[in-house]
Amino acid sequence: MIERDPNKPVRLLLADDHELVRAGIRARLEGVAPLEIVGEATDGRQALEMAEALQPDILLMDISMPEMNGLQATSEIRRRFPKINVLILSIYDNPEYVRGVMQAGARGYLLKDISAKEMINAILAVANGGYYFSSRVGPSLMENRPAPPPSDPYGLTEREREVLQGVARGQTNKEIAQALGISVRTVESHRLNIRDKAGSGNAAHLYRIAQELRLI
Amino acid sequence: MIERDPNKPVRLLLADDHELVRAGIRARLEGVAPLEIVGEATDGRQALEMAEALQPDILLMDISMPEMNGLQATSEIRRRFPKINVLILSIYDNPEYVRGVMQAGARGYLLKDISAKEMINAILAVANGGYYFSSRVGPSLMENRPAPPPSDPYGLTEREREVLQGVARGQTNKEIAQALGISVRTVESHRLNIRDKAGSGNAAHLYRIAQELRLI
DNA sequence: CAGTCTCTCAGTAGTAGTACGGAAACTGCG
DNA sequence: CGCAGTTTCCGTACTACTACTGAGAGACTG
Repeated sequence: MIERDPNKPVRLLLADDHELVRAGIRARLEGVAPLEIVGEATDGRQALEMAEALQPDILLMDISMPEMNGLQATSEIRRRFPKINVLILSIYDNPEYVRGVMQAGARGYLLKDISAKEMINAILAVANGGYYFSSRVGPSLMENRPAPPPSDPYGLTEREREVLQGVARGQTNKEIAQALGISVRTVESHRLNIRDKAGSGNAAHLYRIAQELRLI
Repeated sequence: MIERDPNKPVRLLLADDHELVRAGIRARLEGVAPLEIVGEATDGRQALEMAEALQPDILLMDISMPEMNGLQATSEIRRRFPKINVLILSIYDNPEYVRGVMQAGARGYLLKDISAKEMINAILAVANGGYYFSSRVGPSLMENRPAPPPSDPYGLTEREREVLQGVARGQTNKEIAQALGISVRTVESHRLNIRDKAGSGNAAHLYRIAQELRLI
């Protein structure tokens, strides 16, 4: 269990690019429960920066945001600040979204049409170490996931996939370059492009993507 | 959303074959929150009968019970009385159990070592239409595989596994060091030791090993 | 045929990890 | 108690990768 001091309020960071939504959340939460909204971010990158600076207990975040989307931001947060629990707030209930953010490490998924009471409940639930899902998204978690769509959600090019495959096999850039008959610099370029497209690009993440794309 | 009258307490039916456990739950819940324990069942069949007679909001149920186990009871409840939400209370956190009861239609899964606060939180969360999972069972939901044995053919030590886990998550040595509260040099040492034990040690290989050992 | 995309390559600078080396503190065991 | 293993830490030298920039060749497109 994650332990928290029950006397201290839950420190909450909001991340949503719509001021109206943030205002709505503030209105619902302020003064109602042992919650403190310590900051508000308007895009993914800012959410990351503010999370680092403020170290909130919970990051209540939208998925679709400029600069860096909620999915990428969630991965990054979980990697760099595992103590911060991410609670996703979205208008979409389709299973791909839900599974995506949950695999990225989110601790819950709320739909924006929920009541104030449910929102508070969810935040407290997650702050106390649990996982929370709104009613309509629950079934997404239980779905059989045979779904092997050989789709490419990242829009990688042919060459980029070849490079990614090499990385996932554990080859160094030099080895990949030799295998493909190109220079190391070119491999580096491809790799950086992959990173731009896929969000973050450490070897572990790339390996996971390669698995997703069934390159390995 | 499932709407409830917020003024009325949540009507709760307990089902567990151990009197001690039921007593513990009563002690934790009574008078503490807007909850009313309307009945107690000691096996699965009785749980079903009492659910029909009492029509509780929530059925808080153990998995292993005589007569009819919690899994069967859950399916039956969901089929016959869809309004009754089943919240599983178990000592087991293995993914098969979790997936099993969730596919049977449960709305949440609690481990028995949780705090009173978390239990109340979970009950309210489910009563308000959400899904709730204790911290340790959350990851089970995201899992895919049937779960082979988590053997360790490499003879890694505890600490080495922790480091490996960090690497597989994509953390840098510095981040791992901070997370574990040790110096970067120590992480490097562990990493080199892992590579000695595991054969070769590029990131892709380490990631694969981490998957084998179910550290990820 | 101008614009965009992909693939190719390079410079420069900084960061991260590898590959040796050594060593001190602690645990548990025979 | 001494020995083995684990965990911790450091120095030094080297290699690999990242981050940013710019740029030329070929293909495809409106």
